[in-house]
Amino acid sequence: MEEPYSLYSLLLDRTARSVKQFAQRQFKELGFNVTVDQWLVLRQLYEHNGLNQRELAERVFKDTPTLTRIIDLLCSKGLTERVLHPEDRRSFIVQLTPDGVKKVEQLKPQIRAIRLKAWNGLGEEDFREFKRILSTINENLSSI
Amino acid sequence: MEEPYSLYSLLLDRTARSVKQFAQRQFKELGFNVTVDQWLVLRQLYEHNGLNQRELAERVFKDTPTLTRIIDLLCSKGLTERVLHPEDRRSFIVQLTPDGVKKVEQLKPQIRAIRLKAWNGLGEEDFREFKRILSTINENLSSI
DNA sequence: TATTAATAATTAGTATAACAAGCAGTTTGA
DNA sequence: TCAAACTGCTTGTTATACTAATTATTAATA
Repeated sequence: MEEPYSLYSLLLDRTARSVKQFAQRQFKELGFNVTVDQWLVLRQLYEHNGLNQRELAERVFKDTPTLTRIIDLLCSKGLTERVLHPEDRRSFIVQLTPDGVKKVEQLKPQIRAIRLKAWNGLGEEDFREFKRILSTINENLSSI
Repeated sequence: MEEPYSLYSLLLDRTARSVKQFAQRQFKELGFNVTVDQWLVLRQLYEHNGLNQRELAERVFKDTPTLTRIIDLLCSKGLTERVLHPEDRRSFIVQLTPDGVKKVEQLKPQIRAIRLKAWNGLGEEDFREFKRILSTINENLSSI
C-alpha cells in the first residue's frame, strides 16, 4: 500500500481546517467580530477566572507567543484586560471586561448551533470512537 | 452537558496540530530543509506530472494563494520550477527539478517512518472508523 | 548572599491560512 | 467579433503557529 499514514495525516489536517473555516465563515456572516481562536480564549476566561497567560495558553492548547497576540487583539477590542498579578510581577491575570462577558453570553448559544452542523449524522458511539482515536494519537506524540 | 461539540472541535484542531508539529520537528532535526506543507506538494509532484497550480492546489487541499507562496519557496530552494503551459498562457505547469526528484526519493522512506509514530497502537478497524468519521464531517461541511 | 537558573511575557522572523482584489489571458454569446 | 464573463495566478492584509531570543522577575544554590 502507498503511504496510508500520510493520507491519514492529510485527512486529519484537512478536516480540522474545514471545521475551523466553516465556523469562521459563520462568525463573519453573523457579525460576531471575533475569530474562532479568539472565541476559544473568551469562553475559557468566562469559565475560569484568575488565570495568567501561561495557564490560559495551556487550556486552549496554544503557545505563549500566540496567546500574547490573541490577548492583544481582544484587549484592543475591549473584551479583555490584563491585570497585574498580585504576587508575581512577571505575570498578568487576564480577565473579561463587562463587554467581554456580554459578548460570551450573546454568542454562546449561536456558536453551539454552528458547531452542531459538523457533527450531523454522527451518534454517541461515533463520538466515543472519535475521542478514543484522537486521544491515542495525542498520547503517541506527547510522550517526547 | 456543556459544549460537547466545541470540545470535539478543539480536540480535532489540537490533534491535527500535534501531528503536524511532531512531523515538522522531525523534519528539522533530520535536516530535511523543507516544511511539512512543502513536502506534501513535492510528493504530489513526484506522483503526478503536468499539473498546473490550480490542480495541484486541489490535490493538497490548499487554496491557490497559499500554493503560489509554497511554490515560490520551493522554486527558490531549487526543488521545483514553473514551466509555461503550452496551450494556456495564464497557466504554469509545476514540475520537480532533478534536485527535487532526488529530494523526494531521499525523504520518502524516512517520512514514512515518522508518520508511523502517530498511529501507534491503532489497528485496521480504527483506521476505517477514523476515515469514516472524518469523511462524514467533511461532507457535512462541504455541502455549502 | 552572590550568582546562577528558571519562569512569564514579549518580540522577531518565517511559514501557513483565509479572503479580497487585481491583472492578464481565454471563452462565450449576442 | 467584440464585450462580458470567466479562469489562473499573484499580491495584500490579517491572523495563527512555531522557534529563538530578550527582558524582567523570581527561585535555587553554592
